[in-house]
Amino acid sequence: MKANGLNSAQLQAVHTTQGRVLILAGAGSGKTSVLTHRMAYLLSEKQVSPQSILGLTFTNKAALEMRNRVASLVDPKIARQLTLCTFHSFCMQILRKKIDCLGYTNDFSLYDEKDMKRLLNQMARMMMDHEGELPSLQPTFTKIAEARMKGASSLPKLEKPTWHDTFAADLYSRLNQCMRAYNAVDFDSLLVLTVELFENHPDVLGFFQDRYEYIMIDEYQDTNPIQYRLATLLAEKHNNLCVVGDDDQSIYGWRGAEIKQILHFNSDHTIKLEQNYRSTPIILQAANAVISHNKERHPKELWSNRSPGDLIELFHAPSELEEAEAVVQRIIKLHTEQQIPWKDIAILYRSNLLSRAFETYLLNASWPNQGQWIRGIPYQIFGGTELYERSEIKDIMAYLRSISNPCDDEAILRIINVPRRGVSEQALDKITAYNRTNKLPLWELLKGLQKKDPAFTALRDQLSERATKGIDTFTLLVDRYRQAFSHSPLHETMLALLQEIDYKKAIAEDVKSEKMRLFKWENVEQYGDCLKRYESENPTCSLADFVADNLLGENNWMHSNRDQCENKLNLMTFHSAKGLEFTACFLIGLEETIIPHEKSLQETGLEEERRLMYVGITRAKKHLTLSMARKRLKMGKESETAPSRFLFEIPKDLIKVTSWKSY
DNA sequence: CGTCAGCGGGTTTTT
DNA sequence: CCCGCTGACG
Repeated sequence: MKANGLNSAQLQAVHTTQGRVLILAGAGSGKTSVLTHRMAYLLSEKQVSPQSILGLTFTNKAALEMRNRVASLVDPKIARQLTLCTFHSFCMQILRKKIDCLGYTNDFSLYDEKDMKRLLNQMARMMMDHEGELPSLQPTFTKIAEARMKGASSLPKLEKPTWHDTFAADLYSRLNQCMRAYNAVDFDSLLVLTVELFENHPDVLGFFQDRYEYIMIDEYQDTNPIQYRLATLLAEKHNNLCVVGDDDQSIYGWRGAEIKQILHFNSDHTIKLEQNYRSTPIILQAANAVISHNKERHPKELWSNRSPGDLIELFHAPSELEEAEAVVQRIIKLHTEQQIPWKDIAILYRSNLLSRAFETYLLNASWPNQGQWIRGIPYQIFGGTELYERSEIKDIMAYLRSISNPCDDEAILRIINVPRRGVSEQALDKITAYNRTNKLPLWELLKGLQKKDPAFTALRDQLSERATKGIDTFTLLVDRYRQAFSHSPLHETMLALLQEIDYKKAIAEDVKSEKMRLFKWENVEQYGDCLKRYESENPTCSLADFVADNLLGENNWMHSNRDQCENKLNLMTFHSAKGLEFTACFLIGLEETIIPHEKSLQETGLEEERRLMYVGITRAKKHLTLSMARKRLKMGKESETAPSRFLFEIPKDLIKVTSWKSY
């Protein structure tokens, strides 16, 4: 980045180690450099032990990158001893050891959003079945999601609660009971429970407070109140808390992040990094101009000492098809005339829907290469489903969860009939209805049925022959594999399990197309390989660790290829582009109702949309092209569009308006 | 018990 | 338009 180390603001940020430090790091201002140099400085100049430093990030990618960069500055052996991980995996590590203080057991399951949604749906259905009429659950789910993000233990009591309010409050309290009964935790409660642990067990908190003399938080603009609470608790003793972030890039408000935390951080020292090493001054001026319309921000202005660079290109295509054509033709031109590799070019958009037109066009576009015409441009779309989000993998994970955590009813319910064992939805309803009065863990009940325990004859009589047989097969299977997994290598045992349940056949019965079957089975095999590697890298790990780490993204080899390693054109949302940079960026679909999105037109929502636009603009190093279409298909219907209001916030003299077909 | 059609709903997604 | 879920049939 810089030939000779750091600029003066960056050095100041590195050397200000004591007290509460706020580093406002503008886009492309060398934030990661500063953080890593700061750690290296503490280690080598201040003789701080690596055990005493805690670095918290939002993504594994960021944590990994930081560790590697620290390793290039100091002895890699020392870099390895830093605690440098995501908030979630930090909490996971603590809870795996200490969650028993809170009435869970250490083999607790981790639920992702889909698991939670399934569970909520299930519970809501059970609660409503007297009433008959099914009102939409969406408002209820929204309320609950908000409460979870805030870590509230119950929903607020309102003066005049609507039916939804009462229902949501009831559902929420039951959900919390249920999670406890299932010995399960979700992403948000990983953080909430850790705070609870610290607040109720001063000895545990004291241990960590003593240990971490220096705490650093990356992407501070994206922290939520629970994360703030966690950091505050940890830093209480030594009071060396350094937070780094950019309020102008706070784009996860809808996920519970609170920009006011970085706006009102009570700091002893505030350092602004405004020199930008990424983009041309023209691009920076546009970015500055747009973001200056926001009120909720620390005043900042990015600058660069490079030469001004090209004007920003703007064009208006008649329709989305022509917009795609125009963008792709310009990309081909950049690639062939300026030798910009595909991987250094990105198409960015507000919403995933917008990638469609481009995909079809990219498949058919022809481009010249060494005197030949080649059909199709290599591209990759970011933000596809991860391996562990696919239903076939979730099935396997549910098996592993049922085995490692006997209370995990959610997991049992998911796979008790996968592959088909004749345990129908109806049979399960009978069981849960029966269990409503008894409140036994599902596993105990199934086990009782299987053992022909007289206490359950009444229930057993209600079930079909087929169902009881299926249940018996299932419980015996799980019992056997609990044994097997605790004695033998995990990977081999999992293969045996897959073999025994004949999951390949289960896929075949479930999926029509041959291609899809193959794809799904390949995923399952890949998951098997993941376990093999995981096991060899963490010899003492448990099954529960493996499954939870899948969800936490701890195993970077689980991610297919979300990195820019291959030479492919990149397509992604503004959100996914945060933190990345490209020589050339095309921001498409810059229209009202898309960006700003129609659902975010209230003032605070609007400012976040503007920040999103700002993030998009600041991804570009040299070339920035903005585009829109006059007509666009909207939910099947064609409608007229209007240019995004943000375009009018860019000074005219920075823009060159072109005709869409002038390529 | 499993399949298919009809319907409602449809930003963004670090973990 | 395209998806996922629900509910009525075979």
